[in-house]
Amino acid sequence: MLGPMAALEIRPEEHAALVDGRPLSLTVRELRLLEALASHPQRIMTRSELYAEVWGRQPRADDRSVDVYVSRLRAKLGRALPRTRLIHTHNGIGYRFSPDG
Amino acid sequence: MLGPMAALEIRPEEHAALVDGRPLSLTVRELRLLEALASHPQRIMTRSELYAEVWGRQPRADDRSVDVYVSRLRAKLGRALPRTRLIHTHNGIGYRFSPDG
DNA sequence: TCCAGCTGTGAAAATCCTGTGAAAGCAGGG
DNA sequence: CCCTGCTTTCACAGGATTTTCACAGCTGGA
Repeated sequence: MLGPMAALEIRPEEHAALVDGRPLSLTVRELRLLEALASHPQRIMTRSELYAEVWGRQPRADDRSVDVYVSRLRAKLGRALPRTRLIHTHNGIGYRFSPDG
Repeated sequence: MLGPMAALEIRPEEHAALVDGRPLSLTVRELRLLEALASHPQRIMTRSELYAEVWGRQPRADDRSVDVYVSRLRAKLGRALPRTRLIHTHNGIGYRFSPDG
């Protein structure tokens, strides 16, 4: 039973992220980034940490892949969950996932 | 469940200052200033001391950066912890951090 | 082969941070 | 009260960082 705040559900073993029971159309990278973020709720994660979890290696010094995928994720999450911001930017550090927006 | 005295938690290694488990949106400078203040609780610190700890060098003679950032910090702390004043002014000297308001 | 979608990169556009000067506000002494 | 000096806050410009777009290479299926 989901509360009103728990609209997003992630099922890694099913390769799916659901909003109100409906799967989002996420690519593999997008889903794995979302998993990485959501598995450490309220924790500020650096780009290196996120990159390491998703790509399995250290990023180039000036790599911006994480930013680009965060942007793509936000676009899809934003369409499914308007007026809810789940991924927060921490300038100069990285990103943070907050389950309740 | 946190007691009323344990509302603010600082985790330098995670680049975070938490109130009730939720990170404040502090900039890097703001967080470092808070760390500098909080690492010497109840001690009156001069602007020079604070500036040296945060900026890593001596301030200009008439530098007011510390005051400005204290003001910004207070604004964000005040929103997260109303009716609690953690940073106290000591006129003509500097500032003092008091963990219990 | 052709097509559609995924991926990573460079770079432009948008946004945020930082430090400064200055105005406004406050505190204490006399 | 009234000064005076100190503190607080605002506004802004320059710089730094993030967000977004466009594209080229790649892959897998039709």
